Amino acid sequence: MRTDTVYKKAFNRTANMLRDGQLAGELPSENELRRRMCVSRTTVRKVLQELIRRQLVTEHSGIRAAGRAVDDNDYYPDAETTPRAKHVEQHFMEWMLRRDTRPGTSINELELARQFGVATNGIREFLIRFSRFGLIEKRPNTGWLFKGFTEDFALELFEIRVMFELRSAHLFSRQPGTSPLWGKLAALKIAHTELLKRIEIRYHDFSGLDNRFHRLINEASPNRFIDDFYDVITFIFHYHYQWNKQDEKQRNQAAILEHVAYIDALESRDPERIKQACQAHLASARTTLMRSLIGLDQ
Amino acid sequence: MRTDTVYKKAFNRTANMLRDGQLAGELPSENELRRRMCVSRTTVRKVLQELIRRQLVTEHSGIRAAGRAVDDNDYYPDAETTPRAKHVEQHFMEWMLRRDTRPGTSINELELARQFGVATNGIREFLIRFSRFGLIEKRPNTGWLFKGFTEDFALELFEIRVMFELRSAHLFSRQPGTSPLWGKLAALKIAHTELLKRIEIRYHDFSGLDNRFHRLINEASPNRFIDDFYDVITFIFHYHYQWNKQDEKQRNQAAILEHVAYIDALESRDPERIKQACQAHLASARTTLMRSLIGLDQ
DNA sequence: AGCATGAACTTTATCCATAAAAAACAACTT
DNA sequence: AAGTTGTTTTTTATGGATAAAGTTCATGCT
Repeated sequence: MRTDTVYKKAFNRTANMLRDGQLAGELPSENELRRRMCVSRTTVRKVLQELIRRQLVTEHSGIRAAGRAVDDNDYYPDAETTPRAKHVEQHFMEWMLRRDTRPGTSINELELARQFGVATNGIREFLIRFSRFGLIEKRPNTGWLFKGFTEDFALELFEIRVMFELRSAHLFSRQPGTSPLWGKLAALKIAHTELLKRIEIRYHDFSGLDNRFHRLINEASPNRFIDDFYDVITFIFHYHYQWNKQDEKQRNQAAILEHVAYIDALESRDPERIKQACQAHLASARTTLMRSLIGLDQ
Repeated sequence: MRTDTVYKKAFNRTANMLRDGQLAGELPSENELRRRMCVSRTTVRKVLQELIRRQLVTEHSGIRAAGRAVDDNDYYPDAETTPRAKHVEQHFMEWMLRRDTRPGTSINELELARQFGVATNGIREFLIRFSRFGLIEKRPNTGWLFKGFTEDFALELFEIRVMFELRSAHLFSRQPGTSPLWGKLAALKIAHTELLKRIEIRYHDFSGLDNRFHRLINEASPNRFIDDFYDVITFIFHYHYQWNKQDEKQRNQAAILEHVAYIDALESRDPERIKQACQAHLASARTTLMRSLIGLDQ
């Protein structure tokens, strides 16, 4: 049966809004709520119905208003708000990066399905989606081959990344001075220096900033294939570093400094300087990844 | 139910071998046949059983040999030898390129399933696989958006293609003279000039040659992401030109000449000359595609 | 006319079932 | 011991069913 994670997530969000007082007085119309939560009206109605049943919302002659205070255990647990497909993703990435899954291992849809507690269909869809990451390969009628999260993989990934990033940085720097992206870049630079001040405790925030920065660079000259490739990178890094936290603070601190130098270079519009800064940053990112790969490898 | 296309294709192939006299005398063992046909022994046995039933093969005391002559209508029809997934692909590509499918159209899994006569599952798997081509986009819980086979698409595709090809051509030219790829390149050049002589009738053969040529260039410095991207190109071109045959002979003739110039440039190892030849060729490929796109667009 | 709610309908996400194909096991032959 | 064939088990490809979520239609209220 389809999971009701959309409903549960919407419910939790609405409960949050009630608690924050964002929904004081008469509640907005179903359509208005629908728009705010990005779900269908059907789901909004289901949420409202349950809120009323639990007296979190009252309804008198068609007028709805906040009811009793929201309690911590009114919320659905987080696990129930993620769709199956996402669970499969998480399980699989853990299976791949955490366990001793060696290059050359063959992947068995049925076995994974049993292990993750989902239907084979879900596994298969995930694997198809995942195959564009270049880590697995399908052999028809037979199964999938895990090619390994290896040094080769990292090298090939970074070769493309450098190519794309140099191209995008170059095009970024040649935008007219009137482009709004310059403003965004300046803002990002400030965010970087702010984070640097609080690095001791906030170093986790870097990955969000990293993402915003590299996506901003691409924004000046959009290309869907480059964007897609950046999705690959984001995905890989997300999971890889989630389970690989050595030196995180130090790594991020260094990366912030590199970003700042890179931003300065962009603002200078000097092609050679941009190239240097960009390459320096990516080279260090690559070294970091490679080092942690070797740790993974024994 | 799963289709038995693997069996039927294997059957047809075996029938062909019988007809060609490749299986004269005592038939090879099941294992040997298995290896030659790249299917499992289970399938081989099924084929043999049917061949015997139809007396195309005789069996006396465990010895199998060719039986009566193979007739044209011993073969299974071609349509029955392609798996469902492939049918879906063909139908979808036709739907996309042939019909007046406009950018922004939303794609309905259920409707396509009905239209193509398959289960929704198959459609969904195809769409997931196809999504890496950058022509469709998934919106969760809602459906897929067709972004259109547009001019933008072609431009973005070619921007990447040029980047990759320049990189690969450059690295190819810097291989040691002892690399076996130089020999392959020379052979390909001959194949090109041969084809040119027979261009009047054999111009269809160009696409195979084109593929071999560009894949050879990539072989000198393998990168899975570049290979994958070349798969995208191959796929797109395959279907696009399958339905768009204006000027095919002329186009291919021009492309052969460009290839030869490109090969000469590679053999000269002169970076600047390589760059020129490569760019010239890709520019003309792009123009061709763009022109046919405009035809498609009204 | 435009927006709100109610109800009906359609589509997606998900599970389950099963024949075809592959793989593993067993027994036999040379 | 290595290669055959026969048999059994496992896995993949594909169809089908259904609750959840999205969308459309109908009705009523300013």
